[in-house]
Amino acid sequence: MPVDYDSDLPPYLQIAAGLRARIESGELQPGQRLPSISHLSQEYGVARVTAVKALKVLADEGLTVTRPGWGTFVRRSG
Amino acid sequence: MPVDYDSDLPPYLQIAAGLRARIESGELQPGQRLPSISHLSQEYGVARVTAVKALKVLADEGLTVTRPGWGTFVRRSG
DNA sequence: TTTCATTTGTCCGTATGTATT
DNA sequence: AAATACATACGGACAAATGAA
Repeated sequence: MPVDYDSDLPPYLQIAAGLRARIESGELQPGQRLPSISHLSQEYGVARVTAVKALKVLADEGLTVTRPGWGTFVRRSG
Repeated sequence: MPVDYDSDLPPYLQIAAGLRARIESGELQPGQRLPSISHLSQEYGVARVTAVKALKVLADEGLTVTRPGWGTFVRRSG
């Protein structure tokens, strides 16, 4: 599902919201890896840095944990 | 010769330009192997991915042919 | 056959500078 | 001035291909 450029939400917040919903719904389980930055940027048709920002939002919220060289994971016991 | 960070050209294009000049001058002959990615990154003092990009520029131009596990070579009959 | 070093190719998170709005 | 997006670059890590021992 591509981003909606008519929306008030900037793309990186739309992507973050979509991922947050998948985590809170249980589709993405604790410990499970989120889609990679490259995957997200291709899937949503946005630049790499935009996907990076989206993941950073979730990390700042404490929903995810990122490990350099490994990926971004749904936080356990969060 | 390290890259010039004051130049308008980004490092990966500087490296590509240097290699292109060596090919067109005949210093690097058709069929001859170019310096490896690791060699270039050390010689120019840049990251690996930067050397990869430089070599990709030449390959996209049709000047070189890359073969995984073997190296990058000046294209014959190019 | 297995092991090892080398090489290309790719990916991760991160940072900086710049252009656009 | 500020927010957003993109290009470029960094170090580190891993996979796959190749050839030699």
